[in-house]
Amino acid sequence: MSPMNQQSLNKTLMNVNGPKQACSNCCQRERCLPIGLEGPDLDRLDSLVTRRKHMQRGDHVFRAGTPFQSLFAIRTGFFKTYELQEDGQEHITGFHMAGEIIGMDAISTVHNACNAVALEYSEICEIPFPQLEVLCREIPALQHQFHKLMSRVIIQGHGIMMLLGGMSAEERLAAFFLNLSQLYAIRGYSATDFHLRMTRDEIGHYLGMKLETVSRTLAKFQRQRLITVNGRHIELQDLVRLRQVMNREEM
Amino acid sequence: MSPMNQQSLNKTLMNVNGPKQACSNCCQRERCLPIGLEGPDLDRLDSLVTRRKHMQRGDHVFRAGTPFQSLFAIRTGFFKTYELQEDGQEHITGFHMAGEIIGMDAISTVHNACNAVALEYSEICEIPFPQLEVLCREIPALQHQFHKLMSRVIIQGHGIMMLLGGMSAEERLAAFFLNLSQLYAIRGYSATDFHLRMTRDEIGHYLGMKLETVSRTLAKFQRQRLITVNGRHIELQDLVRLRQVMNREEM
DNA sequence: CGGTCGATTGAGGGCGCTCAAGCCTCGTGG
DNA sequence: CCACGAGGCTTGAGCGCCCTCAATCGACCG
Repeated sequence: MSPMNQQSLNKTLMNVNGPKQACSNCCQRERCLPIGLEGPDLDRLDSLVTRRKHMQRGDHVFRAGTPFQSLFAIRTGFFKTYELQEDGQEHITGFHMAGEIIGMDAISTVHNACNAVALEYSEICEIPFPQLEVLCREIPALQHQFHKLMSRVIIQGHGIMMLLGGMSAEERLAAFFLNLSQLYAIRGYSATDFHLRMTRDEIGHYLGMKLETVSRTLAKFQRQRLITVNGRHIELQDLVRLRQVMNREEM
Repeated sequence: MSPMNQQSLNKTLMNVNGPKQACSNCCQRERCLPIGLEGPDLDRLDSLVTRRKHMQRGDHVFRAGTPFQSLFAIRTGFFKTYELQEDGQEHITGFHMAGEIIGMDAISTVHNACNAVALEYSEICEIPFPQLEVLCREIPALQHQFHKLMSRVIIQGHGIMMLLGGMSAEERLAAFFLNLSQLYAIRGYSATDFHLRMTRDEIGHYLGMKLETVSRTLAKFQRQRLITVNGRHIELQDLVRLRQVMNREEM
């Protein structure tokens, strides 16, 4: 590594606008807003993102009720978004990984509709929304990509609705793991061997079941040699049969 | 009514581009895309909507798998959107009334992700999506309103997820009626007295329960004098207690 | 008038919840 | 260093909500 690069790397740690953290250098640029952007357009999007933050487990990106001003792109790490019901218990609306944009639900509400919290060390990029809209008016490719990302969130929601509305606990959990598997694979991690970032309770709140049921179902899967469970370390042993479980196929 | 108006009304029935059906005259303009638009901007949006269709119960607006080209604004009537699972049974992703835009989920998928079908006589406006994006680049107010509408769909999804993930059959049905009540009230209809457009089976598929459970729960609500049921005619007799049921409050 | 479709109601059973006990891993402080 | 508590996870026993299966009824229609 040249002295110059070393210098800019050090600078990155101090100044969050260092070149190492530009969109153009970001390993998420093929999953995030910049898809299809090049040269000056990419630079303009870059200049929009003035704040990149490091977050520890438990740090909140935003909380329900606070004013909505920005979207947040996940650079690295893992987040959950959740809403608190009247009776105090939380419902998790989603888990989010690198490349995803969170906060879109607040566009229509002035105030944030949900809470977003880091489940491990993470880095996020703040995207001031009014300025993003301005840029979307000037860069058609950015506009379209933004619309596609919003649309994807809607479709994701439909998927979870189908899961919650029509699947048994086993089917939900199988679908959950297969989905996680795919998300990791897309990002270049192992599709069959990963570490859960969330507790059993959080999985339960996401999938609409109690933590005991999550635990019991995991044990059953392990007995059937579908997966290996070791605390939060999960190994998917038989993707084919796991898919059969998800689709209610007899074995 | 003047002869002139009579003439244009007749023309409307023949030519779906008649002035009577322009956005500027539409009774949904305060709920739909045109919010905040005036004069020439409104006219430009109007000229984008070249096809307004009349639909009978059972007519499909679009089907899953067909190419995505347009969004559809509901002028009058009632629709459901649904997806077919692998095992053939349908899951209803939403019921939709006048002023809503359907088809946004397909923006990210090239092909339509779900089916949309009219549940009664309805009228819709087709909005070619690429041209809407062009117009959004030129009219900031339209752009923002469009983003707000997409965001609202995301939030709606979260609401249903909370319902499906954490509520009992009674709570779901109470929430369903209270939501319907509000939607009707906003549109100037009675908040306590309405006609269901969907079957018990469809309510069940939407709320994640079987039609027998829907029927039984309706009967129970009726016994408790919370509502009056007469086929598909529903009267909400006690909104306060219905809200208590939804929120799990003891009575 | 039979046929279809939607709705209601009953009987019985199973999945997942509730309540409870116990284990393990941490981090903290005596 | 170990004691201790807290939080996360597992496992068991029992029960209740909702599903399944089935019969019946009314409305509508060819």
